[in-house]
Amino acid sequence: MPTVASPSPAEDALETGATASIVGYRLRRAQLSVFQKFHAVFEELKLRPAEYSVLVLIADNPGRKQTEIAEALGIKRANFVTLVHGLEERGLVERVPSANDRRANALHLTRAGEAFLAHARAVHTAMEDELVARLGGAQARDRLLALLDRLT
Amino acid sequence: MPTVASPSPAEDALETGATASIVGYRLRRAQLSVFQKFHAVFEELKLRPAEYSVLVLIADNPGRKQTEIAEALGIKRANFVTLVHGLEERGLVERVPSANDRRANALHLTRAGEAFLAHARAVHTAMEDELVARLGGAQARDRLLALLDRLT
DNA sequence: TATTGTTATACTCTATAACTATA
DNA sequence: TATAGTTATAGAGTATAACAATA
Repeated sequence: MPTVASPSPAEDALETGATASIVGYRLRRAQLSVFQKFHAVFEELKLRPAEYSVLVLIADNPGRKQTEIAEALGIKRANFVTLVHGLEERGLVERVPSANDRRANALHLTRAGEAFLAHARAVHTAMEDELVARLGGAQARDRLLALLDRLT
Repeated sequence: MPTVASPSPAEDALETGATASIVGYRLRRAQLSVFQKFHAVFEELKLRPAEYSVLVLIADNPGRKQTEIAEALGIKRANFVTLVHGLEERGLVERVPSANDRRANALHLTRAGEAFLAHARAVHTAMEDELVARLGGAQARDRLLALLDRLT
């Protein structure tokens, strides 16, 4: 008697035990899964994860310069230029030349940007609620975030 | 009296509370951090995360065809070609034409590949042990993996 | 007809160097 | 000299389409 029971066809599965126990590997798979969900949900809004985080950070820190926002999100300032440019072209973000430092651009949301973000935040909250439910509740979410913190 | 105490210079930090509570965002930062560590540790072995997982999977499932290994790791078979080709050129992997299906290549590690992987596994175990210690022990690691499973 | 490995190709994300205008 | 924003560019990683050989 080889195993307890294997009723289904089952083909012949691969031995994946060694990879399955790797923290980095499992972390990557979970992150890809969550981001795929994000892309599916935000397809209608044409908004990528990085763009959403930029809008949120500008809304919560109006008037900061590009370098500050970029650095806080781990985005190189060279790559941040294109990202902000796209948001500006869509009328969501304004680059206002700074009064005291004429090298810097102060970032603000436009009226349209604030309305758009309000909608995006609602969509995101619904997605996040679903994730938290899958995790088993708010406490489970907090335990996950605490564990992730130790890896960062 | 504005706040309880803020002795250090502190510049003026950004408000990041909204992004900090996003599961996907924290997941991505943690994954990037772990992968950066991987790259640093495996620089001397010239081995990327995907290549390491391929070697492990071939070692644990010798004789399987490319498509099977690629699919198990979520790698498109078109992209898998280049990856395996690199490992073959380094003398770590063999592509043996399958006896029963002449379309397929059966994958095996070479002698050199097995020796190399033994070393890589040791290096990886050391890295993993350090991660587990940071998490707070094996139980904490298992709790993390269980939570990540629910997101995948 | 379907599958295996392959090539070609394109798109995103990320990283570095170098320029300008200001400080 | 150093910093802010910018441009150009190159390298990964990933995605699809199409082909030849074989099933």
